[in-house]
Amino acid sequence: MEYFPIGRVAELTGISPVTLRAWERRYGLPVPHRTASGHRLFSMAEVEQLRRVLTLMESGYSISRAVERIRAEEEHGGRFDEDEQEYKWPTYRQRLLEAVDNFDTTALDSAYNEPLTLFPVDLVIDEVLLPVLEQIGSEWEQRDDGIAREHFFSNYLRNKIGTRFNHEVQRRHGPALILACLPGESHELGLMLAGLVAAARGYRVLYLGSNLPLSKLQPVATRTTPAGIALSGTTVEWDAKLEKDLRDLVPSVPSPVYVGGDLAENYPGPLRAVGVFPVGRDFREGIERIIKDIRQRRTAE
Amino acid sequence: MEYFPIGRVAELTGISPVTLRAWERRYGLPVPHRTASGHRLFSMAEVEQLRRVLTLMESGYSISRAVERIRAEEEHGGRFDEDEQEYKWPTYRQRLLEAVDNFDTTALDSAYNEPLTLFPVDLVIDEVLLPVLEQIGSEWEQRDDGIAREHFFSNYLRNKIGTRFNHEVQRRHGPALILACLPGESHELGLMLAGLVAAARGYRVLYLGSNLPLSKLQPVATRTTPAGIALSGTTVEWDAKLEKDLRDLVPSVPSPVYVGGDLAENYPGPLRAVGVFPVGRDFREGIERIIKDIRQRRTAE
DNA sequence: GCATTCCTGTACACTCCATATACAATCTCT
DNA sequence: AGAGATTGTATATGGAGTGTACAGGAATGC
Repeated sequence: MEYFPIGRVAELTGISPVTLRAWERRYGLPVPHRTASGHRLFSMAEVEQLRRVLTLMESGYSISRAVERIRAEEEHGGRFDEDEQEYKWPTYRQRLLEAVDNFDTTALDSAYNEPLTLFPVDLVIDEVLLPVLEQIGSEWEQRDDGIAREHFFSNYLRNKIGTRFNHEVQRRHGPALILACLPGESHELGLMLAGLVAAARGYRVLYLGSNLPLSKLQPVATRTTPAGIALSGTTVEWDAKLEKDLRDLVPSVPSPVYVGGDLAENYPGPLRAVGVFPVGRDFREGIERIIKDIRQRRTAE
Repeated sequence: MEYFPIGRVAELTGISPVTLRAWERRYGLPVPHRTASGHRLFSMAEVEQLRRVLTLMESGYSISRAVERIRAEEEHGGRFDEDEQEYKWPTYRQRLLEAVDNFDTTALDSAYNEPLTLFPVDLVIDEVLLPVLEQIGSEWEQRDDGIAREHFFSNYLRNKIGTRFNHEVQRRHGPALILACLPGESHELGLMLAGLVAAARGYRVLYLGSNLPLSKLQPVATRTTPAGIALSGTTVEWDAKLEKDLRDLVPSVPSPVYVGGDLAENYPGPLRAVGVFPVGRDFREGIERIIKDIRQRRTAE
């Protein structure tokens, strides 16, 4: 079992040692072991716990309330031991896959809900939903029902995520963010997830989905003057048409244009050349980078 | 359960903390919980209530009136004067359209929610949502932001309907019904609404959405042996490819194939010729006909 | 051995929130 | 039009929440 001194934990979490001590004193949140001489030794689990606090705080919780919430989760039997966790994820994935194989919505529903009652959404998305989606996506041409499986699952997920979307509180103020798929892109899930994160961070998300010609973004952007325009492309390829469309788009809108997904991963150079910011493949990383960039522009002004 | 401190509520609603406190003092409208130290903690329901106040105020009510009104609504179960109703539908439609024009999700949300708190979904769908959708759809080429408007609204609606979809209990038993768009069709809303009705009638809905090649339906149908396969087409045109695809599909699956939407309205003859049942343009009428037909087949067996 | 890291405890700064009262602008009603 | 109610906001004062700084001392590690 690994232990970390307070300074290392500070590095790992970005929380200063002083603050960590204050938290322990005031909220007793992580009460780490001590050496015989009194130095704190944090376990990995405690670091995870701190990370969880951070994500809660990102989504608007104050520390005290975040601590309360974590306490409640522990109470509710929700928190996890490290080793149990590792063992469970494949099981969840397996059950999801089976449900999809049988096109069984009921089974799908319970396989989806169970991990969510135990773990926070972010974790479930990363450990269960995305891997399954990826696997199903990768098998789509090897099986005769591949495409149907993929449609079935992604429509299901889309509804589920849409529900969360509605639940995410709408803000009247706060910067707007336009989200849309690149033309020809039909995989919306990453984009929706990114939207979810952005909404949780206080952005007014303006979700336009797929099949919107890029030229049509201009009127929307001039009317709403968003803080950014985020486009997603995973199956689309870089070609002359796309290049021209983007090159036309950038100067016509008053906001920076970001592109995420495989396209951003594979063609960062050409994207930059037309004035677009590539932000990587992963939706979470992508949206983080966008938020950071927007924040920088803000302060730069 | 989630709670928000007063500052956050101010952000969420656009009402200043001072005013919020004044309202509580003067009208006792939201009387939020308090922490041990006396800080207010607003529940989500209270935030909703505040939003309702805002929408009332937007339509001319003063606060005191708005509060009275909300009190009255709570009193007798949110009922309305019957005669006001007729007059209200255009107003709701108008407000929805305005919200879409401004790409204002918050306004959209209140314009969407308000009629739903007063009238049953079916009515709201028929009187408000579909007319607005139709109007936006019909204007898509006359305005430069037409397509964007349409995307914005239909993605919003899709999430909302998706939520209801999830809510509709999934049944393990009961006949299955496969729903999908015809190839090239990207308008899913009618199909989703049809799915909603079918689910409410006890069908196990297997929703596959758009962009599924018809040939890929065969493996799904043989695995699940649904009571019917319902396809939707509103913008697609009848052509040789579609004719061939359908002609191939019908004998390959163990279930009757139905087609709804404009395509069914405009080409009932050719559809019948390839063994498909056209069920009309309107989603509600369509799903009724499908259910009726399935029932007849059942009893015929 | 000496720089670094960590310990405890107290204090401070800055923000957010609470109550209470006052005030000015607007509405309402006679 | 003018009295009175309505309503958003301003001010004053104090407490709560939270990050950080500082002092004096001990442990750690090369």
